[in-house]
Amino acid sequence: MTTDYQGRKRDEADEADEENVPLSQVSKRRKLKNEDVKDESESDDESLASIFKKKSKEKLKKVKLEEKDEDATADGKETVKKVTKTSKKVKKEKKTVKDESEQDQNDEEEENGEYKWWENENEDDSIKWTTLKHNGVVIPPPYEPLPSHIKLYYDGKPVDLPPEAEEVAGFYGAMLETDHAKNPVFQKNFFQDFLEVLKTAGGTKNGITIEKFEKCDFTKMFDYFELLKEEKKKLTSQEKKQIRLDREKAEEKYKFCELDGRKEQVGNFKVEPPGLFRGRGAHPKTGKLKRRVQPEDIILNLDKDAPIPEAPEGHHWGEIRNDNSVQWLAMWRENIFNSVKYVRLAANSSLKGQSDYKKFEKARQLKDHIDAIRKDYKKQLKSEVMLERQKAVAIYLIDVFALRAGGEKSEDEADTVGCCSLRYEHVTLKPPNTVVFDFLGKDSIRFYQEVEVDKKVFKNLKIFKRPPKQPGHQLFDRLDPSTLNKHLQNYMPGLSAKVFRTYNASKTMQDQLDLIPNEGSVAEKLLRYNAANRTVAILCNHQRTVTKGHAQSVQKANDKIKELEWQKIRLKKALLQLEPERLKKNPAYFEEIEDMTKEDEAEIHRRIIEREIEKYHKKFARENDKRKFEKEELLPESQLKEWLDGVDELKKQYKEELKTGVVELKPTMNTVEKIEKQIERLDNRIQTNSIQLKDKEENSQVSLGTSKINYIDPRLTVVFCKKYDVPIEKIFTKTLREKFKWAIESVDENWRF
DNA sequence: GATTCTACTTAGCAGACACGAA
DNA sequence: TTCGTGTCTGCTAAGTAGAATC
Repeated sequence: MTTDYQGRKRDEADEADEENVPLSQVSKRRKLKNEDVKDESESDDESLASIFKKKSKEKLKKVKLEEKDEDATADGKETVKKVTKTSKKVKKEKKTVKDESEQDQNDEEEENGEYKWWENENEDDSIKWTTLKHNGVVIPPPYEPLPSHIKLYYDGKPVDLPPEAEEVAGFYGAMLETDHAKNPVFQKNFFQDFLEVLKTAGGTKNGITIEKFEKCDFTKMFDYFELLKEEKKKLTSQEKKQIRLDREKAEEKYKFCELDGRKEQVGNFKVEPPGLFRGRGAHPKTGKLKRRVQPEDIILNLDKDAPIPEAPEGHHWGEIRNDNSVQWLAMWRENIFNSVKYVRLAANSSLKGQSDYKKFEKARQLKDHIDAIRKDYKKQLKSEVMLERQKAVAIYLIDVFALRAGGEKSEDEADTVGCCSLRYEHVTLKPPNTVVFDFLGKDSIRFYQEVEVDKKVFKNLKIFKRPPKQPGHQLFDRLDPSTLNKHLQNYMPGLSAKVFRTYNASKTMQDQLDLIPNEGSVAEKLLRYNAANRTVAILCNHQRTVTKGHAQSVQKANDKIKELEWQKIRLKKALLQLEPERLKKNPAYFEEIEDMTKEDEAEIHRRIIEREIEKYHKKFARENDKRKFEKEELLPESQLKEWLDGVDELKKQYKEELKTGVVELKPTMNTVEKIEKQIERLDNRIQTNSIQLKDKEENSQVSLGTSKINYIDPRLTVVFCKKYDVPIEKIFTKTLREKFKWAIESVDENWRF
């Protein structure tokens, strides 16, 4: 019976099975246990709840009810609506006017041009702003039809498409050479939507009926888009700069908004242009048409006294809202999932900064509870109630392997899972206690790990997999993120599964940074910082696709280092030629001369010669291209020959050197001092290149950015830089320095996570 | 209590950009 | 100045979480 393992009966059966106890006894015992657990959690709840209530009271003391609830003025075109939903009403009741002292401080900061929100406590975030003014959003330009000779071909014949359909065909044509366009699901979804658009637009204009995708030829369109790209590349830097300046000028007014009287940056002020949906992994809807968003689809959110931005000519906004309980400036609904897209503030804004700060503080708060939580889940691994065991195992997996919560997903999304949605086939058990996790997580990134787990966890997983369960069945059949999070709230207000990821990431980073000795060059310290960062990224399973030319570029970097070493050895040989007695004085210094074999040396010679030949061929071609363009006399072939003869000379010299071991340096390299200085320079270059190569190899599949941006408390990095004398610019880019300004300006070197 | 909706964070990809070597 | 390469940023997909609704 399937319900056997989903219903209450199964708990008892499991228990009886596991511990050889008669069912009736188990029932009684569990009842007793349940009551015990209930008592405990209730008392916990009460104490935590009272603390939380007290805190909330303090937080809300500033809140002042807004009495006015006027309708915003409708200006003819705009449909201005009141926020009518109950939730919004409740939120509206909390609308505040910030207290005067805070306002004064804002005024002062405004004069300095800076608002340091982290210098004053503001724990209440139910009200996001008092005033909000902005200029709306940037709507993508209307479609411009292709030149008349660029067409889709069907069964070898050019097709006259109406512009609406041509635009959709063009979306596909532009990405003809991408992996997406080669995906059959993508093709099917695209083609279906394309035919529908074509039908609505009245069909082709030259009587051709399009029925089969296979008969469509998009290459002319593809070539045209490639040509446009090429032309864009060919523009002079001055022209490119001008285009950029024009664009920036046009976007300037949308880039900033006025939030509580302060100028703050808006994030994604551009409405997403139409295109084909690029779902990740095996997404059933990939390739579907993302339709053009019209101003009528867009809801703007501003304060009720703010001027309403003008809608594009002939259009009007869908709605104007005045909801100060949310951060968004504009929103619309997309057509593929009917989900909402928002225009929000930029990462460097005060609101985002405060959310970020709170996130890390919450994770830090977990420090005070983690021991109790761990103790509890270890205990509950033996619970007699199946749900409790599932909770315990889930928290264990989330805590130890940094799994995500794993919410339920619908049929029309990619089949990816997290902890609560793990299925039978995602976990393989190898006695005595090894578990192989193999599943696709967020963004269809594979999570593959073969690990040893706690013996009780192993035993429980075995129970969770017991027949009649089979592939396709949920491992945690009684658990979902909501139940799990409710349980976690008992330990700490606001605790949810995702806080564990932040906590463990930052804790790991702190521990790793503590291991770094404060010595060596900045490059070495950076390498160690990156290694610590990489530990966190691996913990969080942050991956990236290896770039196309990676293997080749590693080879090249290795060759480069080998060549530098050869140069150094050559200089050392020359040194001995000038002063042979140095060998006796300092034999260790010259030891490495013996490390390079004749074969290695010959290989390096070959590479250098090859490169030189190529260089002169290129130089000759480039020079003549230029002369041709300027209508000057071309260089004669003899010039190329002359250059290549020089290379030939070098080749002979190397050959001789290899034979005799006698080095012939440039005439300028004629003193011991000069040679020694050059050796030192080479040593530095070799060291730098080696460090960079090591970093490059180790980072090829791991994405460090995601954990740096979202999981590692930025204050850890700030402290590291201060303590180890590493410029913060080496770790945080300009954008990150702006995002983490609160961290950079608020900690000293004694701060700990 | 289950489901849906809303609002937010987290994530990898790809094109733009910057920078060093030749 | 050009070219190649690596880094940065913008974009938007894909999650989480909690409130609202059924």
